[in-house]
Amino acid sequence: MPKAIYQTIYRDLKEKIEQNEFAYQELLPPEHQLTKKYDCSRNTLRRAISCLVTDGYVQTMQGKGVRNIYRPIEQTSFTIGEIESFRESAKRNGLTPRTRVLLFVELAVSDRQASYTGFSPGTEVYYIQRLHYLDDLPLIINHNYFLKEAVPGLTKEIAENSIYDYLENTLHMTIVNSKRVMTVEKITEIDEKYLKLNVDDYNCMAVVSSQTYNSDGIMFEYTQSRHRPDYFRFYDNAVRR
Amino acid sequence: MPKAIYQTIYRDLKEKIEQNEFAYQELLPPEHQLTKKYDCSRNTLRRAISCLVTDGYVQTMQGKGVRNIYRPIEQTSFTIGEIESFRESAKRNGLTPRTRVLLFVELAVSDRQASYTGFSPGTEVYYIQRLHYLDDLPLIINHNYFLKEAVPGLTKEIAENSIYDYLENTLHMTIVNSKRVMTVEKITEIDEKYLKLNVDDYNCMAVVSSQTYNSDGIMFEYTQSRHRPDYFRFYDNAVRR
DNA sequence: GCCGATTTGTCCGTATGTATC
DNA sequence: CGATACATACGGACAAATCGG
Repeated sequence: MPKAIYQTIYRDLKEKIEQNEFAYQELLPPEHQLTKKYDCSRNTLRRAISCLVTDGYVQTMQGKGVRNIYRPIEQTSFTIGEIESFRESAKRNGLTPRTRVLLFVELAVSDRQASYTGFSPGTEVYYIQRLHYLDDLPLIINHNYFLKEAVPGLTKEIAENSIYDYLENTLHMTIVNSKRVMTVEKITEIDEKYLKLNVDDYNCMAVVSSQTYNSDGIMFEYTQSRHRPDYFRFYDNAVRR
Repeated sequence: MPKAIYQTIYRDLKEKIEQNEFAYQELLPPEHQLTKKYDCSRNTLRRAISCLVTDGYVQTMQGKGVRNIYRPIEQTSFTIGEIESFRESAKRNGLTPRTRVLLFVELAVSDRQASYTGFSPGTEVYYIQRLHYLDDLPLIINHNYFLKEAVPGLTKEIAENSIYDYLENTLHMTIVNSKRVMTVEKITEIDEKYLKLNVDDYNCMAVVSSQTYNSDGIMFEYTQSRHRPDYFRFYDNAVRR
């Protein structure tokens, strides 16, 4: 898949850093050495480095060099600051995912739903409620709204497996970006029931609302993810510009 | 401050988008037109556009154009996915910030503190507890650990105002990036006392832990921010690469 | 379906500026 | 001061995707 040269270099360097080929705080070889090694132009190499900066893996310092500031994240994390489906996250952490579909309906977006989903009122969508388990522990309840026009042929069976797998491999849709808002909200009766939460223990939970766009610039999904608070971790790296 | 051409273009386009010079879903003028308008090379313009993509303002589509996908965010938000000090966020939202220093001490990092701060045991730091108000409402308790070596001369008086203002304008330090983890945790007695929270209402809160690096690639700050759950909102835009 | 025009994506080489050592 | 290293910018070439005729 990584056709572009800069992406190949980016992945190679990323892997090397993850496998501790450079110590924490150590400088990477200077640009001119790496351009020789990868037999590419300076621009191309710099583009790869720039991706690593965005990931929080390295820090560039004018006149000094490129410093490795990567630290492995804890094992327990399964929700991180990238676009990744539930199954992908699970797999990456060596855990067994399971998905139960609680509700699968088709509906037209109401005025109230329009106000928080970002879809126009009347838009035809699939509305799906799903419960995600990790190693048989119910962790997340997802409320998905998929634009019917952009995601035709969605079924309950697909929803039980990976919707993203269907989108990318069957419909050949490309997911481009996702705007997310994280908040903390009171748990509802539904949360309590399905996530087996005890109000005396935790009475609120982490909620991630996201609007996702495909390569046509169309928002095809609105999702509200409600996470068990004791298992929720969200990673992020912010870069000052 | 925006000396670089690409940054000037980036800010100009960003402002135009925020002020609705382009409708949601509308295409921006093609590259060759914009390079003429800004009298710059194609690469420079593309760099500016790329920043807007990272911000989630636009979406580029090969063969089609650059689509505006910007939507204004709600007023209530004061915590977003950028590096921004408390006072900066407050100002941006037209609110009055106030800071109360609860504790200001110098200490050597213990083994236990080392495990979550990322500082080595024995490192000399300032440990500061601060309570942040917005329009006289206590919203956030911060536990700051500043590397003494990198932030010399910190005082309680500075902590009562803006530490970041001191870092940038007096010490001339440049903040580069910040790795953050968001979690949901039980509220403690300290939280309850200072944020005037009622356990029957909310018994947990949003916690943002961050490690911040300066332009020397040195982690000079670890901070745990504990947010009143009902006022916490965290924005993020993820881009698939 | 083909073809050409348009538009963005990738890559290169080079020049100059700026910060560090 | 010179050498080294990253930052910015330009211009050109070709590839890939899209769209209209």
